[in-house]
Amino acid sequence: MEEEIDYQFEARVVEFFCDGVRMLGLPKSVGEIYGLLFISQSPLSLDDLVNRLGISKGSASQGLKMLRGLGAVKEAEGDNLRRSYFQPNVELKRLVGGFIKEQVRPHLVSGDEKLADLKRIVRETPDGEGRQFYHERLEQLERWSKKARVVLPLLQRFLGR
Amino acid sequence: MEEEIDYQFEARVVEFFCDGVRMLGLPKSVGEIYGLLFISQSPLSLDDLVNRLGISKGSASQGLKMLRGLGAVKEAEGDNLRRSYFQPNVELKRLVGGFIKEQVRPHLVSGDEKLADLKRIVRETPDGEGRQFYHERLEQLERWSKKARVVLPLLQRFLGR
DNA sequence: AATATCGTTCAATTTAAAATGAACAATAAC
DNA sequence: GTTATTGTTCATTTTAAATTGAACGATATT
Repeated sequence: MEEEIDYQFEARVVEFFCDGVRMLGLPKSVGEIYGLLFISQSPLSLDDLVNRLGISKGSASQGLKMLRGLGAVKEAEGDNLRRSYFQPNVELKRLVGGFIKEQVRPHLVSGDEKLADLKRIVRETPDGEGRQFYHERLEQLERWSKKARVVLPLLQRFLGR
Repeated sequence: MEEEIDYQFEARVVEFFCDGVRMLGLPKSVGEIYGLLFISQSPLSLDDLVNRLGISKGSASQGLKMLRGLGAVKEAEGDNLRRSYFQPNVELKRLVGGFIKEQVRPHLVSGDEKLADLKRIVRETPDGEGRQFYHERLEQLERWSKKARVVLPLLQRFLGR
């Protein structure tokens, strides 16, 4: 009976994290996994996740992989020595830092590269027509990109306290 | 020939914005529309968007609707009086503000509501077992939420200069 | 060395999201 | 009042992304 309540509560928390990660554009399963780890009193193995969330081994494996990449999860000790057990990292600084590093920065970098290409195209284009206009718009984009590069470290710094 | 180059350039810019909005979890068509408006020297009508992007009227209509909702687009004058014409808003402050207001805040609000539900469940749960642990974890979540509520206005303020 | 356990990978499937386009309402033009 | 034009809506289709699960390699156990 007490367990019954526990499971319901657990399910609600898992759902909560589902919604959370969807907002960040991450797969639902990643939210489920992190959510369950977050609300578990002891570390869980891949098999635990499969059983308690009812997801496939593949999903659990890939989800854990992503969470490890984000630094959102850390290994821990568990009863079965053959298995790996996991715990959540709960410091916002670390979570946001990982997300920025893995999900945001790469996009910014490839964006900057594409922007450089566009600038080159305009530079090599003959004068007149829209050349000046295009130039100005690309400068606008550069200003955005610059702001982003400045604001992200500030954000991380702010969250680290 | 000059036009040829223009179209290629335009297409690259449109693609650039596609990638950009995908990162934000918005539909590709929204990026295409905003991108084309961004790189057009004169305001465009829904029909222009349909023709030059090769998307359906439905997509263009819905995309414009979303962009208007985000405050990323404004109406403008055009030759045809029957039609509505659109221009992009290019102030980062406005764009980010709109995004936060329309896409981020609603999620935070519903998240806070769910969090309040979870707190209530724990409060009404009998002592012992994991009650204390659950309580701590939910407090962690509240701290995150609080941080988010503080950081968003700071972000907007920072971008507004 | 044979067998069992654990975790990963990836082709196939399923699911969720976005795009389409026909029907429709609203307005303008004739 | 009839016909054209413009834009929206929404049921259907398409596309992209996530999930599955069988096959596999790696490692431990007997």
